[in-house]
Amino acid sequence: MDKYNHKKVEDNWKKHWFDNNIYKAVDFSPKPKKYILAELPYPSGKFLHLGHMMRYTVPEIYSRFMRMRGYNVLFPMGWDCFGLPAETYAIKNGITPQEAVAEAMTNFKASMQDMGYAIDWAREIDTSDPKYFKWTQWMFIELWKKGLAKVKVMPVWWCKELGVLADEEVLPDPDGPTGKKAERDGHPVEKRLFKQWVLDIPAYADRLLKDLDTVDYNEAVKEGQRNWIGKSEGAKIIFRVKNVEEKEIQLEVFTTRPDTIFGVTFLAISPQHPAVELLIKNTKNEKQLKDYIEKASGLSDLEKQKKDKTGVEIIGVLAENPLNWRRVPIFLADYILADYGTGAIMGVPAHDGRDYEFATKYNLEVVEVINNPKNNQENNDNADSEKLLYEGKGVLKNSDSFNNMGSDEATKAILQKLKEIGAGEEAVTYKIREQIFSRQRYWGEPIPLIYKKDGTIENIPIEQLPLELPIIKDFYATKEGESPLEGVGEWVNTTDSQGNAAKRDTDTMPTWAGSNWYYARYIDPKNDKEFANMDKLKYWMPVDKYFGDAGHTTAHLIYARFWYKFLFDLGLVPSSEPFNWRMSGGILLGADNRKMSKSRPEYSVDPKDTIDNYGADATRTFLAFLGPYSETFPWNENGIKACYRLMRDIYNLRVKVSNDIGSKGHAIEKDYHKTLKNITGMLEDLKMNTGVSEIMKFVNLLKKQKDIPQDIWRGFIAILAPFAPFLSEQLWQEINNYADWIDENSIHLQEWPQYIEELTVDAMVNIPIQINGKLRAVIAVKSEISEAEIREAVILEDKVRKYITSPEDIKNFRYVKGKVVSITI
RNA sequence: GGGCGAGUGGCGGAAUGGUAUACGCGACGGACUUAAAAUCCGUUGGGAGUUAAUCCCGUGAGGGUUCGAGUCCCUCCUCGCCCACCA
Repeated sequence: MDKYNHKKVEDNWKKHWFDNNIYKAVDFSPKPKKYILAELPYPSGKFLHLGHMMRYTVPEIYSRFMRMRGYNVLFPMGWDCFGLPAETYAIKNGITPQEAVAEAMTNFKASMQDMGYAIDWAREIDTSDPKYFKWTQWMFIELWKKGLAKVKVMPVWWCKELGVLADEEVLPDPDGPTGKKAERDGHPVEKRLFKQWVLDIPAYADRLLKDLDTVDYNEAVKEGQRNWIGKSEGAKIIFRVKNVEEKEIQLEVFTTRPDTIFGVTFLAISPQHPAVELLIKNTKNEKQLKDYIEKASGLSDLEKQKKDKTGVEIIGVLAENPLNWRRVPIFLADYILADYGTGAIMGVPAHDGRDYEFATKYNLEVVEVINNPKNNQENNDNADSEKLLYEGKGVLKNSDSFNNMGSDEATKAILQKLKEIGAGEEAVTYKIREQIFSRQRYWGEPIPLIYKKDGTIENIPIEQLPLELPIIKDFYATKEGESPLEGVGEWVNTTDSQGNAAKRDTDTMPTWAGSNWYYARYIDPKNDKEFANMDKLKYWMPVDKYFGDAGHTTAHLIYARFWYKFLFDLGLVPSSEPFNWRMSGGILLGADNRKMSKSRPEYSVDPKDTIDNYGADATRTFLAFLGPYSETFPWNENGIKACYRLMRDIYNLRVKVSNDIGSKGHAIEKDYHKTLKNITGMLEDLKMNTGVSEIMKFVNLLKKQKDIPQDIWRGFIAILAPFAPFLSEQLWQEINNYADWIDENSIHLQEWPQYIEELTVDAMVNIPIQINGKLRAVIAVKSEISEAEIREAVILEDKVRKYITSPEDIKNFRYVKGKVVSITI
């Protein structure tokens, strides 16, 4: 008998599968469609590590299962090539980004084929391919035309040596001069203002929030998105100010608690607030204020967080509370965010923790306007600081005509009053920000706009797309913070639509530009007339199951939804949501118990090693067996050895398969149908880990048999197929004695076997007997037994008689059919 | 500080409110071997009891609902992830 040789088994079949593309998805097939999507990797680094493979294996097993169940399955794969990871990798290795991604794509694809992934490679995409990013650029132009892509001056990370840096290139550096350093070479990094393209995602905030109700994401993902969008309802309230030159200035604040307006004892505004310049002019401490603004602009967000709140009073101006005309001081304060709400707040120290902290520091008055229920019962003669702060709702006091109202009632009444006097109204604000959409970098989609002599902007004509990157040797970020493209004169200098000299925009798009819509391109990847044909989109979209990184729950998933909604508004896609269902995958930890990562290759397992040593089937089965998809697991080589033994044992079972087709009455007939039923349910529920254990159990049973009926063996091979595609193909071809390869004969194009329901239930069942909640006996009875019959049987049971001397002892007898007998005595 | 999730053997984990610890790893004992590895067989939550029958305890802690709770509810503790001066 020949021994299981995983190499021999696995080298044989993948050539046939991929040369003939047996896993192809058929447009407009009459079968029901199933679009199963796993996030595309970005090809940087030498290999996809086992952590990636864990992310893909469960979706892939599911895709095979659905194919065998008669669905027309689309399970595509592609490469998110543009962006920083590839550029960094190229710099480190002294090659160009183009070379870096080409090398990585080749390796990654080979790796996935080695794993046997059932991917329709005819639909492979590469976001850095001009044929692809032509459409990314085209969509950007549409966004720009609709005013959703616009130029803004924004603070970005900047370093004297390296120029503009992305968030992920910047590390904390508590001892350094700026508190931040570049990941590369450790140069100090600070924030500088630069012109940036931004996407107006907040314009879609409300729809992004509401439409969460129409999709099937798990609650954690939805909550993550809701928090990210961060809708707050409250009011905008206008405070009047006269500056030292007696000009009237209005300061608008945002608050979620209009009911506390009588407790305002100061106003605080962001140092970046647009009215600041006017406000501080000719004030007594103008110089001090200007110094403060200068200092605050240099702070990183992290530093702002750690530091105590600071502020400087604008001496000489006061703000007037519109309801009680009380005049309060105005502070510049760095704890006020310029780009949230109105960039200004009303300070209510009695009822807001941050305001309280600030007021304490600067000796500002604390006026209580909401009764603190905790203080009610006590005589608060020793009014210590803790008791002064109360952030909950309650009954108003010290609030003129609004006294004794509850917070909710008072909010309504106060808003009504503010509206009457024209000093405020309801307002909604969101945490979600405009997203910076440009990078002063080489390796990205060029922004397809040009600047005319007169300073206006126009897009390059659609027929001239794609606008490709010039091939240059020196693609490093520049020290001045300009894009490396700035120096490529022959590329930058162009002509506008009237034939006048003009300059190209030299920014490129961020890493995540291409991944906003890639799932739509898989549907029609070769189309050069449009990004995807509407009829095909109608057939395939939306995505039925979307698997990806837990870290993408907010950013990527929101951006993609925004982008798709925009396409929907243009009438170019058939639905307003791209993904019907989403599950986030867990993490595989390396030998150092930290996440496997490209940046730490020494702790990341190359699947090539496990495929060489144990085979792709064992590797796949191991990854599926680890546990639930969304959990985190440590790498353990013994686990994969166990899966190798499983494959070997299955292979060795071949010799027991009898020539008899029929399994009727065979000892394992019922076990087979039960196993099949269990695994079918588990695969539907994506519980691949228990699916593998069902296979293990059944194999343990088969090993004990003298012979295995051929129909059960055939069914078992089909059950095995999604998990171990190579071995199952081998066994299937063998049992059928196929001489030559024919696509239709592949196990992977066979139907999923049917179980017979009657054979999954046993004639006899073991029923546990609980007496007063404690398990006292187990009896075997006919599964169809009646309550009266089982009562009789239970009373006769010796172990029960130990506790019950006569039937009268039984106060309550309960039989839950097929489950349990529960007796109360 | 906010949000979400999770706490079950030595370890990864299993369990529509119904026999807790399936399946796998590890460990221990045995077989084979000159020996080791590999392989095979057996044992494996804790305690009492004779290695038996049997009994007690046991799913982070404490309460509750229920005939019955790992599972549902309340309070608390711990850990993980995400967000974080968001007014």
